Amino acid sequence: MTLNIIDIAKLAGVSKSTVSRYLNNGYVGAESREKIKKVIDETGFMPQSYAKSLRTGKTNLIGVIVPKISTETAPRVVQGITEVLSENNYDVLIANTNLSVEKEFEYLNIFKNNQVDGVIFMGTKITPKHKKIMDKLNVPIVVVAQYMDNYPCVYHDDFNAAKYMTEYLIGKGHKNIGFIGVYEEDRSVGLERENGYIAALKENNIEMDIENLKVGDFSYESGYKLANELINKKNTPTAIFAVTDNLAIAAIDCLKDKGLNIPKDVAVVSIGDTRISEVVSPKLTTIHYHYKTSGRKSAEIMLELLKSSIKTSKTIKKNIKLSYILIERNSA
Amino acid sequence: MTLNIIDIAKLAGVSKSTVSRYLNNGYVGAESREKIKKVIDETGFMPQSYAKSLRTGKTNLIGVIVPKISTETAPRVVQGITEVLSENNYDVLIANTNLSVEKEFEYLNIFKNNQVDGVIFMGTKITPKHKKIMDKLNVPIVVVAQYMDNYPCVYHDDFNAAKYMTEYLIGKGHKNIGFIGVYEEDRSVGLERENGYIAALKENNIEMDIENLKVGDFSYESGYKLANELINKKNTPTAIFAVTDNLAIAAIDCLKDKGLNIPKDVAVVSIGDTRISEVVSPKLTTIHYHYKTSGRKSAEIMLELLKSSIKTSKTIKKNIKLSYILIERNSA
DNA sequence: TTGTAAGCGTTATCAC
DNA sequence: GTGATAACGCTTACAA
Repeated sequence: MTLNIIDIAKLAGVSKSTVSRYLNNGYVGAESREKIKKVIDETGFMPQSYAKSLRTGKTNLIGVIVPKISTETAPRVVQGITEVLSENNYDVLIANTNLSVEKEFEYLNIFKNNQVDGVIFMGTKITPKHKKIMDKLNVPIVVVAQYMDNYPCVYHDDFNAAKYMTEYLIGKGHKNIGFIGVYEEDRSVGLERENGYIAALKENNIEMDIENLKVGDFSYESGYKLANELINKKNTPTAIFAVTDNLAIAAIDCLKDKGLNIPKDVAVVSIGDTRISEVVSPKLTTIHYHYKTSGRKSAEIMLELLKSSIKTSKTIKKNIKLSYILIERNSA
Repeated sequence: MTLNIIDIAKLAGVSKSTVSRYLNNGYVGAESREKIKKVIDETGFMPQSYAKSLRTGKTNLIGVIVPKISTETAPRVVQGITEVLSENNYDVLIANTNLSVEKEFEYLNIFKNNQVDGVIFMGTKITPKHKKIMDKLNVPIVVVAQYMDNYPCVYHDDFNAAKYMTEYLIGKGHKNIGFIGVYEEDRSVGLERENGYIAALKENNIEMDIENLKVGDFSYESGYKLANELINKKNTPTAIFAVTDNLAIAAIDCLKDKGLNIPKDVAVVSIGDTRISEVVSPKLTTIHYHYKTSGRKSAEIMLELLKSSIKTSKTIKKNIKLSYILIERNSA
């Protein structure tokens, strides 16, 4: 019922190889070309991609594993990925793991040997088991939004962004700076940003008050609670650096609830530049990351790997560290 | 180099048909089963999906066409879709059209006869050309976030949501209500919401001031400009209903710039319940839509269609109109 | 420049 | 319960 290449060949009065050639390389005589074109235009024929894949071993599909699609950052990365991939005739297979590490393993395994020509992995953390599975994959992998040894990756410069932001605060005269972070298992947001904060203090010869360093999770509640601890300690900080906009919003709410003025009494800054950061009052001074660009870059690396017909990207140490922009608004 | 079913068969000392049966229905004797299981566990073998597709004519892939993945609503819908589909062993092929209608046509055509077992279409508007292409598709289609004749669809009750919100304002004593809308080509946000507003006034015997009805586009700038027009007209409205949170935020900013108090001088409400609506000051009274649910529902309908092995969903008039919740906050 | 034929890895039919 | 074997629709040597 649905046409195949043989039907087209018959209708055009040529052999199926000629039609195939027309569809691909295009080593076809003028009149055959004409006849085939006509038939294809009339019928709207499109070759079945899986039959083609079976023969060629390529699927023209790139698997993209995302931790959770319904966030603000993941879609931006995916946006970048789809933009460059679709320009290059690749389609994107989305695997939404919903923050389940098990699902990450599962999808990596599904993509193994199979189904896709390459995998772009956007995870929250990378464990030894991740590495083990990835090492067995025989399609190229690119890691995005996360640093990883031995694999090509594109990520954001969390350490320096946090350091820079802390120095910005120091430059404004703050010496007593509270920090609201998250657990260190999250390398980018947890570990790197905390290290950046610590490094800035150290380099500026500011002794760190250990009470100023608070760590929780990503929730609004955590941000509020930690901000509260910060202002109730003996030396209330004059500035608070929260590692995400969401945590900063929570801190702002907490400060407001206590009757504190921002930024006069306490300055608040963060990293993210999400939509809410420009709507909250006062508008948040924050750091912008180039998420869409990271998506684009990771796709570009993938295309390169694909072109060089590399079967695995293990030990390819190409990695791109993207920079950041400080967005100065009214909260500091 | 990468194993196939024949290799597994040899290793297990059975025929490939037996291995295939093991992989599928499972009509296999105990000892064969045991041997095969062992080999597969050791090798981590997974059958190539495209070879399977070639034979069975099924891909276990659902194409999802989204207007733009880097927004707040689309990912929520996709979230719902991926949740139910992945539970049912389907993968999702994302086609991000970036608001290009041409791309929508292109992807619909790519999906034609091909590549996917079904298409979930999330478009902004549906033209006759859309219909024409869809009619030719021979896989089932489900339309999400948009009403469409003759195709199964799940959408949000824009008309009644807007009517309800307007009535809420009326209930608060407002009679002079400004409206900030968008062009009617967007059926859901433009046409339906405007009609809901008009219907509420009519039913409550409030004569509509045509100057109160402003229409622009989705941009912040448009919202600001129209709000400005509204407060500069002779009878400044006591309330403004903007059709999206973003437009409402713009209106709020405009009112604040003019020194007006919200909600005392002018109330502001909208539809969306996006993240910014709970962060802006005052917090926005708005309407929540069940986007994730609409994604889930559309996926469920798709699964049903797939099960009934229907080749096209044309003329299947199943449609689901989802309800809404008024979120009462501080702006009205 | 074109056609013939083999083969990609699976499932389904049928006979044993 | 199991194993040959044909078939799915395409690409690609190779021959003509």
